[in-house]
Amino acid sequence: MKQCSRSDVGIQPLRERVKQVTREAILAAGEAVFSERGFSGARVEEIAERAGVAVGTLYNYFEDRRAILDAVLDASAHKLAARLAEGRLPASAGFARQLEQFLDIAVEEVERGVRLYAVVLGEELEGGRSGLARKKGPLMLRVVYEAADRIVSEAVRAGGLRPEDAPIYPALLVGMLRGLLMRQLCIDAGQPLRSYVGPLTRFFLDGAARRPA
Amino acid sequence: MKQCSRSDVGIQPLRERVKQVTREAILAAGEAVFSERGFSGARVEEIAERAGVAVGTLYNYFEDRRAILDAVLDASAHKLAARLAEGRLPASAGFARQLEQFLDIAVEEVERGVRLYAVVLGEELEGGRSGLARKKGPLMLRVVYEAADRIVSEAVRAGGLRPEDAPIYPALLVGMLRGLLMRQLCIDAGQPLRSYVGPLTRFFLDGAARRPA
Amino acid sequence: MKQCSRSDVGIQPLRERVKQVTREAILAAGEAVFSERGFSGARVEEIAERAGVAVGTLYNYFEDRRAILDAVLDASAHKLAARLAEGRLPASAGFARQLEQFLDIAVEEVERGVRLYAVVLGEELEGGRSGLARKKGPLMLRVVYEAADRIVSEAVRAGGLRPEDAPIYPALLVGMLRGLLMRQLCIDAGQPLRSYVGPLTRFFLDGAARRPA
Amino acid sequence: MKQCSRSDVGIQPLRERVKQVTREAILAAGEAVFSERGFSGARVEEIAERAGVAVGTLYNYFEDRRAILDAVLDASAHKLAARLAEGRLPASAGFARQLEQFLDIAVEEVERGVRLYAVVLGEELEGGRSGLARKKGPLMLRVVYEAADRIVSEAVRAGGLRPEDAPIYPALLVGMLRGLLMRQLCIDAGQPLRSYVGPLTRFFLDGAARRPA
DNA sequence: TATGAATGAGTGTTCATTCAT
DNA sequence: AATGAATGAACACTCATTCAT
Repeated sequence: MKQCSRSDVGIQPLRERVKQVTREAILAAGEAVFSERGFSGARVEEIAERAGVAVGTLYNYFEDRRAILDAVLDASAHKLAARLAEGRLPASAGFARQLEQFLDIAVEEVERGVRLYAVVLGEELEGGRSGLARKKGPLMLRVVYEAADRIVSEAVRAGGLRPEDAPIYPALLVGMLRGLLMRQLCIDAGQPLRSYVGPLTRFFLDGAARRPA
Repeated sequence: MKQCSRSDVGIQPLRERVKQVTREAILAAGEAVFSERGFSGARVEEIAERAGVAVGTLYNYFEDRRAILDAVLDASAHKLAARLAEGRLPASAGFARQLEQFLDIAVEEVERGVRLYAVVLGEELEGGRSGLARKKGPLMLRVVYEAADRIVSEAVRAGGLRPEDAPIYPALLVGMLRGLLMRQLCIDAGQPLRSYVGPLTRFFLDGAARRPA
Repeated sequence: MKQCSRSDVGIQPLRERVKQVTREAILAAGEAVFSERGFSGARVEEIAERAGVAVGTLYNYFEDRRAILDAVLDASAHKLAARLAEGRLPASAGFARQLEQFLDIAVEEVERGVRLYAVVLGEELEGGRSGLARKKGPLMLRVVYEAADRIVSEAVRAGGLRPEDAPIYPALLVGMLRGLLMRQLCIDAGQPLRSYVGPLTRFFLDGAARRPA
Repeated sequence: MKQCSRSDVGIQPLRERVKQVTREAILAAGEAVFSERGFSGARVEEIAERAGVAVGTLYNYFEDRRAILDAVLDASAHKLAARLAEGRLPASAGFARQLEQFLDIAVEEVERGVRLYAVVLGEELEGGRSGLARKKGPLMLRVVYEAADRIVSEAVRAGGLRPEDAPIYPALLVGMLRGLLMRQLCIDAGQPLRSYVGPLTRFFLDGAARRPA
């Protein structure tokens, strides 16, 4: 039925590539709209519009609106994981530098995508009427936790950190980051988050107590 | 605020009290429903049902659904403020004890009302389609921040804390709390939050670094 | 809260009566629209329009579109049952007269409501994607069958009809009616159905009547 | 209808045959799906799937979804007509045997294809929003009517049947068949339809037969 | 000619808000 | 002031049809 000439290898992949592009356009539009409006405020029509496709097309790629959010979160989490993995410094760099690097990346990612992050943590925690997607929100969180855990564990093993509270260090780190973010958003939008990376590292290592010289 | 002429004592106040009771019933129902369903999932009909009034009655007390949420958050924030104020220890008790007390209360409040808290931070951050109530969410946050700030500032002045990072201490404290909460909810529901108050205090004061004996 | 004066007995019933009227308006509109368009062609908007209510109102009275059809069919079946019951002649009138009477009523009812009848038998038989309402269609049918069965059984007992085929007499009667109806609708819309009542009775009797040896 | 020049014999006919096969696959799939789902429930995608072609292909063979139904009904009617014609017994066999034969075939056909039959009578009668195909449904009916009419007319002319009611005999016959079918489907799924052919013939004959004084 | 992704009008249903009683 | 039925705008989702490849 079809000529299986050389061009064939180029033909099918073309459709596939087009589909891939479309899918990505939808995801990008979805990320934007969910970020701006939250889940319940995001109308499929707007997502379609921004993606440059018809509403029906969305449903050729995703089961329903929720599935788009899931996919968006999935993609974000994977991107974040990759970012953290590739930026990781070797233990030989020292824990402080590793931590700073981690915080730098995390801050950067968190600034991009706060809203989406809020959607995840807010709407997901809600549970909503539908218990759906109670897995995707955490994925992103888990990614950060695990990255934090890796460098923390290493440092604990190397003897640089007190081991007693080690299990909660990742939670504390991520929590502090989020605390700073919330502060910036709700209380005082003073300086950029990244300017706090230094103090945060110092605080993490040494605490707040003034020590006698 | 109200004229309390003698003849009113028994009459007007009765009506007032009835109204007050109704209002509180609505707020209680609202808190419950918003907590369970999130903002967008909360149907006025359910709020009315739980409050034991007709839907129309809600609108005699509040402008719209949003206003109920605002009032609920307001009330929660005020309750929290009162709780923190009355539980506050004098500086003479020492910073560590003050901090522990603060964390105890905060933990307790946070455990009661996580969902509502999530609604605040999630849905509120969203902004939603209507930019409404972008002020109420933070109120609760600000209450905690200010309480934290009071004891922290005191300690800084007293020389117990390093002053360089003082402005972010409240954010870090609240953030860490939330970090532990998220950890419990999404990662590992191990022990009750309150068991972390001790480690948290220690961490805050001394950091994570193992110090040479 | 309310004065329980005499007027009270008139007040609550008023609302009830209004609701009843509304409900009936919806049913009437539903019957009309389902008859004209069939189930799948019936848009709720049109039903609402014809009933003189808003779309939302339909949903205050019925679960969904299907439930309206169910209620319509139910009402029709009950009306038909009542009609057949009240028109029933005593055995003393003789089987032929009883049968004629039955056919007269059945023909009349069938002419009113053919389309609805078609909806029932057509759409219901389909089974459709949703197995819903597989009970309502038959109800109407059963009503006719049972009415036919009553007079037939009586006549069998009285010795006027051959008993061998008695179990299928109701089905044959109803089937023949429908056959005539279909003929009129699809083949030849000649004379009114009622003109066939006489021939039909004769046909049935001479076929089923036990003949003297 | 087709040019069959020698050179075409091997070439054009091939294409033609392929097209024919495809067309028949679509019709078969259409019959199945329409039978199972009814007209409105039948999705073109499913028809295409079952036919083993792409949706677009359907539209190369048929104007639209409706046209597929029309063609399916047409084919069914023609098949039925052929079946009835080839099974027809000569008058010399006697009317009773002719009638039984007719009923046997009709029963068999009706059992195969009840659902489709229901679609025809139900959905078609509806008229639907679009007055389309108000002709196809009856075709099938007319086929049966005409077959019945042929043997009945013959018998009337031969003096075996009372002529007064002759015009409605076909309708009564077909109606009774359908009555039994409905009984089996909705009331009591007792015995197979074919077991009623005998009683039905007897009933018809003893009713319609002119009896010797 | 076959394909199957894109299209977008159409529709059932929800639910915050209103208002007559 | 309380009620709760009526309202109707809004919206997710479907699916017959089209058309570029």
